[in-house]
Amino acid sequence: MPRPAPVRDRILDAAHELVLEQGFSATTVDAVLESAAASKGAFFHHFPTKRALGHALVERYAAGDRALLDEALRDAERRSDDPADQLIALVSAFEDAATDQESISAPGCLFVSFVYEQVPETDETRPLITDAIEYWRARIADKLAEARNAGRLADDVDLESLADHVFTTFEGAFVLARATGDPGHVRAQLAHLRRYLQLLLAEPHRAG
Amino acid sequence: MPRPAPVRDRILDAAHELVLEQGFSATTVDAVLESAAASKGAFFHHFPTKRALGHALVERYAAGDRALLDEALRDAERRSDDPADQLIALVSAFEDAATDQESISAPGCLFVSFVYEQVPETDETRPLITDAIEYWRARIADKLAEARNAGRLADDVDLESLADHVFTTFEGAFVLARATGDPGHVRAQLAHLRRYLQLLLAEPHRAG
DNA sequence: ACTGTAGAACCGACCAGTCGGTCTGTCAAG
DNA sequence: CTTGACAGACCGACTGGTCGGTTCTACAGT
Repeated sequence: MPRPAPVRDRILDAAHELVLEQGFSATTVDAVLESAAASKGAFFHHFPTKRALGHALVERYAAGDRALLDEALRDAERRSDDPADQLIALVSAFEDAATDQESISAPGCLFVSFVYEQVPETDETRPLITDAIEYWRARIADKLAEARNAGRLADDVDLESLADHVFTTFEGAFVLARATGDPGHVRAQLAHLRRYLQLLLAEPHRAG
Repeated sequence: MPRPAPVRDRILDAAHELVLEQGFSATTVDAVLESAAASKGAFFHHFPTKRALGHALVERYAAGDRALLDEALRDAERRSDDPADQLIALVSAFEDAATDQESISAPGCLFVSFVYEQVPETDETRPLITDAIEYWRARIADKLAEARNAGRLADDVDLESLADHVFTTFEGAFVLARATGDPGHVRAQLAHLRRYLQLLLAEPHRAG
């Protein structure tokens, strides 16, 4: 059971914060080391290159992202048996979580830092991000499909793009919050997402 | 007399493309110069520093952004007198525009490149972005207020955050499209925004 | 029409500092 | 004595920025 050295985690934590704030390219290895109180030797002992750090960073973030969704879905499923209600509860939970994090001045998603910085060397990291997106799409689309089977969703609504709409609203809200410096926007934007879902899932429809 | 495009514009065009693709920090002055077929002397003749280029870039982009919204709003106003219908037409027009641009493999908003790369030297550029966002908010909120006065929008809907929701959906859709490499997502996500607005503006409500 | 000229536009070799990455070494544990 | 986990001086390529010099252009005087 090889316990991971704390240094590696300190480096990842420091890098996460810096990359989220200034982007990957603008984040120098030296800055990470200073923030993590680590040495250059330690860094290149744990990561062969800087971009390996980026990869590990996204890997860890994607895993946490999945775990977050899984847990939130479990909570929602515990609260109700109706898939439509579960989805509403899911978004509500995220609204509350966003409120809790309003102390952070610059919320944001690490994925975007890499998605908007596509230097050729980051290519190997992209699949991690697309997989994470597809995971959200799949899990939410499943719920939507259940809701449709229960006659709660009209036939002309595209399930997958609606599932993606959750991710979309999150990311857009982060951009808005970061640009304006007001983290409160995240909650307000998620509230609109919830309202949209409530409107779509409101009344029973005829299942095709 | 087809005079070749002025060097300053060539530099801005090249920089725009490179920054959108790889981010600002990762874009070197030399790379811009090569892409623009310009010399270092020319560059620093027109821009005192690299970050002045970034500022000019965002300035130009914000102006184009405003112009785009103004034109789209004018078109929508020409088509209908009803503010609710105008908003729907506005989003529809953006859906069509997104379809036209689906050849571009990496759509995106230049604002995000800077919003997610907040090195301290970029501080002077932030106001340009927040102004652009506020412009969208103001113009759309006006339409929403008109719609409300016409009894087309329930009282418990917050006008400003709903206006921001247009920006939010745009930005989120860009992130989704870039991450997956599929520009078609932009149209699909905007369609959900339109549907949401249609649901909110569907039936007459009692004006408070 | 010709010329002188001021200043803007432009050129590219060069510089100083920075960055990712390497290398030699230390040291504790087994 | 070996091995894994670090420490930090050092390196060379690269980066933003400078500088002296060369066109290009608009325009006044003749």
